[in-house]
Amino acid sequence: MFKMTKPPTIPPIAISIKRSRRGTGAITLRDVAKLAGVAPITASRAINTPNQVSADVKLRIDDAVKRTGYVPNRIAGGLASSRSRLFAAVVPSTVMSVFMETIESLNDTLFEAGYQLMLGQTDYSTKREEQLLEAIISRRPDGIFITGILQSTSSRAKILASGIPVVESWDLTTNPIDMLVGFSHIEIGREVAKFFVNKHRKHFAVVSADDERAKRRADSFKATTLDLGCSAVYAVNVGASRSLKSGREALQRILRDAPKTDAIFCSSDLLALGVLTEARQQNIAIPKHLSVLGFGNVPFVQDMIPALSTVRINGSEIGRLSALALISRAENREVAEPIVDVGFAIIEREST
Amino acid sequence: MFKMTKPPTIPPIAISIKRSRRGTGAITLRDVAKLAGVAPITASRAINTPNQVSADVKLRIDDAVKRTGYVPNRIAGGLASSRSRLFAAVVPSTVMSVFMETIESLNDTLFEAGYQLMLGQTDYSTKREEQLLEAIISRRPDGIFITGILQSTSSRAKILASGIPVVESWDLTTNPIDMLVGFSHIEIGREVAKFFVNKHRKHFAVVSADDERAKRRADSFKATTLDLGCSAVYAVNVGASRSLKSGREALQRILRDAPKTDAIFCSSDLLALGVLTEARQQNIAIPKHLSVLGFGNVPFVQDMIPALSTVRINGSEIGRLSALALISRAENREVAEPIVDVGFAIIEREST
DNA sequence: TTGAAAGCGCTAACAA
DNA sequence: TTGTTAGCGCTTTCAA
Repeated sequence: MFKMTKPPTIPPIAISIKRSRRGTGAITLRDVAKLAGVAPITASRAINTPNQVSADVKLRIDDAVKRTGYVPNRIAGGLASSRSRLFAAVVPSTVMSVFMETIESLNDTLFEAGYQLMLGQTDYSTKREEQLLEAIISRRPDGIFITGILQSTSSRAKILASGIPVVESWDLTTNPIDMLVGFSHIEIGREVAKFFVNKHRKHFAVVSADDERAKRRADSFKATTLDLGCSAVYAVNVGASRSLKSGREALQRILRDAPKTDAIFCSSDLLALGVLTEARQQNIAIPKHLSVLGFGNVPFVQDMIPALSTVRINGSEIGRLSALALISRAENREVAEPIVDVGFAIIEREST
Repeated sequence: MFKMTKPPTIPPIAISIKRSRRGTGAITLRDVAKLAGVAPITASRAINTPNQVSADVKLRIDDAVKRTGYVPNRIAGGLASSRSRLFAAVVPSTVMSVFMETIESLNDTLFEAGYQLMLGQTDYSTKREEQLLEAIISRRPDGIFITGILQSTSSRAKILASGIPVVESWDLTTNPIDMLVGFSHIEIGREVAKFFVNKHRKHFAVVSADDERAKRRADSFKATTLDLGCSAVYAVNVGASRSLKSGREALQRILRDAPKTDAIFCSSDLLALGVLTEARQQNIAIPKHLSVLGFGNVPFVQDMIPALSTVRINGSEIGRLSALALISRAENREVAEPIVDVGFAIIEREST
C-alpha cells in the first residue's frame, strides 16, 4: 500500500438523473450504462452475455453495478424478450404432501439453471385449478408443471391456446397436453395385488382417500385380485381426510365389517400408519395376521416399528426430469422423450 | 328456442393483425379493444376497473374477451404499473417441513386477494439465501415473506435498498428489517423447562437439529433448568439430518451416556417420534420412565401411540397475518402492528 | 366516460 | 465490438 495510484475507496454514488413521474426510482440499466459511459444495450450485454463484450467494458460495468447496487428488473427483461424465466407448478396440496419431494427437486433444478418457480395449490378442486391456471398463464411463465393430469377440458384448452410448454406428471396417459413424466397407477394396483397373492393372502381391503388416482389404483387392485380368484375386496373411502386418524378408523371399520381381512392396501403412507397404529392398539400381529402396504415411501416410515412396506415413487426424479424437459423447451431445444415412465417399486419391509 | 333472433354460436375469431418481428403472437389488449371498437385503455379499464366504464362498453369487452380467449399479460401490466402482484416466500426446506402449513395459508390468503406466490428454498444455507434473494428482488415482487430472521447483513442491505416490504417470521427480534410475525424461542425453552420441572423430572436431555432457532430453544432450556437447580442438560446434536432415525440414534446415545435422563426436549416432532420409537424398542415406559416433548405439532402426532406432547405453533396464523400485512403494504395501507407475537402452546398428551 | 400520448425498463433487430 | 431504433403489452398522465 505504498503507491497512491490505487483508486481511493469507492465513493458512494449519487447519480442525478431526472426521474419522470413514473417508475419506482430504482437504479436502472440506463443509470449503470451512463456511469460506465456506454449504451444501455452494451451494459445489458456485459451483464447477460459477457463474452459479447470487451474485457474493458465488462470491468467498467461490473464496477458500476457494484457501486450502484443495481439489480436487473426481470419483469422488464421478460417483457422485452418474451421470456419470463419463471416457471409455475401446480400441486393439490403442500402440507405433509408426497408431492413436495418432486417440487423441491423441480425447484432446485430450475434454480440452478437461473429460473424461478411460482407455486399454486388446488386443494384437489377443479374450480380452483381453473382459476389458478388462468392466473399462471397471465404471468407468461416459460413452462408449467402440473401434478397429475389436467382434468377440465376448459383448462386444457386454455393452456393449449397459451402455447406454454407443459409437463403433466404422477400419472400416465396416451394423450398428454404436451409432455409427461409419470407412472401407471393401474400397474401399481395390479402389482400390489400380485404381491399380496404371492404371499398367500386371501382377504383384501383397500383404504383410499378421495382422489382420482388413488381410486384407479384401488380399482385395478380389486380387478386383479378378482381375476386371481380371490373374494371381493372390502373398500373404505376416507374422503378428503388423509390423516393418520382416518387410517385408524378405517381399520376399525374393516375389523367390524370384514373381519377376515388379512391384507390392506392404503392410498398413502399416512393412512397405512394409521392402520398400523390401530392394529397395535387392538393387539393384531403385524404382519402375521394382517399385512399392510402404503403408498409414497415418506422418509420416516422405514424407521418406524414395524417398518412400513410401501410403494416407492421416485418423486425427486420426476421433478428433475420435468425441470430439464421444461428448460429444454424454454430454450428451444428438442425434448427427446416427451413421455417418460419413471416406474415404481414395491418396497418390502416389516409390515408385509 | 323458437326465435331466431338469438345470435348464433359465438364464431371462432381470426383477427388478422400484422405482427411485428417481436412478441409471441398472442392476443393482446389491443386486439380485444379493436374488436370491441374502443381504445386499449378503455378495454383495460373495462377489465380492471369496470365501474369506470359504461355498461355497454363493459359488455362489448367481456364479449370480445370471451371470443378471443384473451388472457391479460401481467408482466406487461406489472412493468407499466410498478406492481407485479407477485409475492415471494423463502423457506429453509419444504419436504416434511413444519413451515409448509404457513406457506399454505400464506399462499391461500394471497391467492384469494388476486396475488401469486413465488417459492424459494435455502436448505438452511446462507449463501443460497443470498442468491435467492437477489433472484427474488430482480422480479420486483410486491412483498417478501421470510421464514426466520434474515441472517446475512448483505442480504439485509439488499432488501432494504430494494424498498420491498418484508415480513420476517417464526422468530422474535427487536430490530426486524420491516415487519415481523413470530414468537420467542427463548420463551419456549424456558416454558418447556418449567413444564418438566413441575412434573418433577430431574435429568434432562435435548435432541436438536443443527439450526439456529432450535439451538436458542435448547440454550434457554438448559439455562432455565440450571436456574431451577437441576443438573446439567445432556445435549445431542443430530446435525442436518432431521429424520426419525436420528431421533432413534439420539436416544441410544442418551441411554448410553446419560442413563438417568427422565425427560427429553426434541427440536422437532419427527425427532421426538424417533425417540418414542426407540423407547418402545428398548421397552422404556413412556411417560413413566421417560417424558418426551416435541416441537411443531405435526398433524398426525396426536393420533399415534403414545400421543406426542409437543409445542404447538399456529403456523397457519403466521401465514395469514403475514399475507394480510404484506397485502396492506402493497396496497399502500397502514399496517397497524408491524410486530406480532403469535405465541405458542405446550400441548400435553400421553408422552409426558 | 373515453382517448391520445408517453413511458415502465429492458432486449431484438439491424446497422456501423 | 458497440450503438441506434423500435418495440414488448400494458397503464399513468393529462386532456377532452
